Amino acid sequence: MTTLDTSPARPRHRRELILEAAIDLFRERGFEAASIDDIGAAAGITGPGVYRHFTGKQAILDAAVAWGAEEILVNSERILDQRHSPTETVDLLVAALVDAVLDKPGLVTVMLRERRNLSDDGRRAWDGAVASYQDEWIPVLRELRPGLDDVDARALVWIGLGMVLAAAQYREGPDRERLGELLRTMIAGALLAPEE
Amino acid sequence: MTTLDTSPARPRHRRELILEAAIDLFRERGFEAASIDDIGAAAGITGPGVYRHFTGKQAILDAAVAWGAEEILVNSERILDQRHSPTETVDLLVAALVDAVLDKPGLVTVMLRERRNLSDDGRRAWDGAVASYQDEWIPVLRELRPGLDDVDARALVWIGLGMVLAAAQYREGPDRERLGELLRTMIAGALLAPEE
DNA sequence: GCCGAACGTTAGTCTTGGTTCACATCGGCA
DNA sequence: TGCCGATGTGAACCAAGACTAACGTTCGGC
Repeated sequence: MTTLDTSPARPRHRRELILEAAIDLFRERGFEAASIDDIGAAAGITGPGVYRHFTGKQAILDAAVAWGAEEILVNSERILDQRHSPTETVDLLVAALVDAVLDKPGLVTVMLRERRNLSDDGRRAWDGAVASYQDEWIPVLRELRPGLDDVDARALVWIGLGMVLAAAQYREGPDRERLGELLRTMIAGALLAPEE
Repeated sequence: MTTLDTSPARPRHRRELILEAAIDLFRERGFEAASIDDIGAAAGITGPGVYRHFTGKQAILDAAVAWGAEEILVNSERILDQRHSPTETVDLLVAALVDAVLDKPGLVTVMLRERRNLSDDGRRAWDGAVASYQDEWIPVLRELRPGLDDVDARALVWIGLGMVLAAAQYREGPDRERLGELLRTMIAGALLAPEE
């Protein structure tokens, strides 16, 4: 306890600590209701200390969202590179998305809920990332559902993300495992359901 | 222009004007970013004038959400009373929900996005309304999908509401008509998709 | 026509919270 | 050891905005 102190007064990764603390607080209370003092305290320092690592509260959100967007985009590109059949690709993309929510529900919640609080640059970047993500889905969806055009397909993807957000926010429900199953079948069902 | 003035200095329904203005602003900017002065201005009066009609900003949100919850619950109860077959019931409930989003996207957005900003009483009431709504769906869903338990069914309904929220927030996409079609098939597909 | 209540307005009040500042302190490195 | 930049801290600054107070004005009913 004394010699093997694993939490020194000044950990070297304070920036990451702040980021994680902020994501949790943003998720719990929303961006505006999470104060810099709270964030600092949750990361083991006082409020003003946060400014040694980020230029402002908004910058924390920008960083969090940029990080999350990067993760999801990279992941889905990796899947697309493997060139499976369309149905397999859908399953893999859906599974990746669901894994992301179950793994990092806070980050996913913040990404999908706090767009309005991003800086102008951050918002542009986020919008671009969403558009890229939709772009990846478009050919897959349109192959399986010839009745869709690009605009339709984009809407489908967006609404799929809405399901993901809802799942990330649903705390008291089924356990992680079960929620994952349900969510996978729901998203696939929603994206592939034929119009009557 | 002078004798047939249709917009008198003091309309009799100021309260409704405020409510509608607030819903729009809450949707556009979020609850905290919409100031009382903005809301008043959008309703044709100054900020403090709002306090003649509501006890505070939170009370406006409470009223809006309570109103929306009432609408949706009453509507779905009416459908259930008609005692159709389960599949027909699902179609009708889904259609009612989609109509609600297309008709009042602002209200739906606010209801589903601003729970955290409700008063304690308002939040309790809202949670109760959501629970009631889920209750209405449970027997229908479980009849069509015997593999589900109550907890699962509740999660399904919640995630369905997430789709609705996403659609309400999606501004640039397909036109109203088309979005409605897509949304109906997506929700039905998500709720009824069999687990593999 | 008159009166009281309802409705609005302008000018504060007061709290909250993001940000800055001036001052330690820690830790690696010559 | 002694120095310097990176980190933190407490105190203060400042703007925003919810709400209140004091003071007209309008309107419906008598």
